[in-house]
Amino acid sequence: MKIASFNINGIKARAQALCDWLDSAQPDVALLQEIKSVDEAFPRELIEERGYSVETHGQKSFNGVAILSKLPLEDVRRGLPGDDNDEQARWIEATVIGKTALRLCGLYLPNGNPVPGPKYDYKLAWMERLRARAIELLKSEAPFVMAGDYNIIPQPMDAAKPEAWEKDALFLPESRAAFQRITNLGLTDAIRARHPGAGLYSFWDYQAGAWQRNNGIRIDHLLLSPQAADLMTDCGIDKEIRGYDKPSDHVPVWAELDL
DNA sequence: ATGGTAGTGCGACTA
Repeated sequence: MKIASFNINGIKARAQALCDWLDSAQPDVALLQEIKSVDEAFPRELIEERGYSVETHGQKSFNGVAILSKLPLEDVRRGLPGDDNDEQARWIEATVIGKTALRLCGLYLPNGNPVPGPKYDYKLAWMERLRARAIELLKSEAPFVMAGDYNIIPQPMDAAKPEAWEKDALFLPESRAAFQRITNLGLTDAIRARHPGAGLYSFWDYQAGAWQRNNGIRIDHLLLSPQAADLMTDCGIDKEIRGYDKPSDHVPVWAELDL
């Protein structure tokens, strides 16, 4: 089962590029972030005619996540537990049924800039809720994947110019420590585990020729539970589509699991 | 310190 995560930065502007990628990459499951659309406006027919079922958790203009799956989805839940007043659409869960069941969590973690400020406080609080959800899921001892745009550069090797991010919410020590507290629960960063070297990125800013200069960062991650990590046979980053027409500023990251 | 680009949706915010 091929599971991908892709921050598309707006479904309206990305419908063509998304469909082209689905047709060529053929993921069984795609977890999307920043659909920037309400559920009713999401072009689900475009996706369904390619054999995917579609579950969205959208909002107007900002954020928004979705799950596309060629295999049946069950028990869909929207919203990260832990704050009833949080109205931002950043979390969706479902169980996909392959040879065995796999719990999918698609997430769009808050950016957190500027620092300091309420947006950074929200980011750190959201990460603590994410950690609590991971602890809950680990109790079941069933395989799960938490994948999406984490807005976290885990290590200096995950940025072409780490010095440029020193005061940024994506790279501050407190942000990286919060991410590490989550992985330290026993979750595997799929790309880091299988491709241990530097220079793998998932995001290149639209500005200042970042793509042309390969000034990238790795902020889109697939975190695998122990039972899911045991099933991983391959993983990668579809870097080339950043150079295609009307690209997102992110590219897909994916993992193949034997189930 | 600023501005550089892009998306949504038509002003201003987010990234």
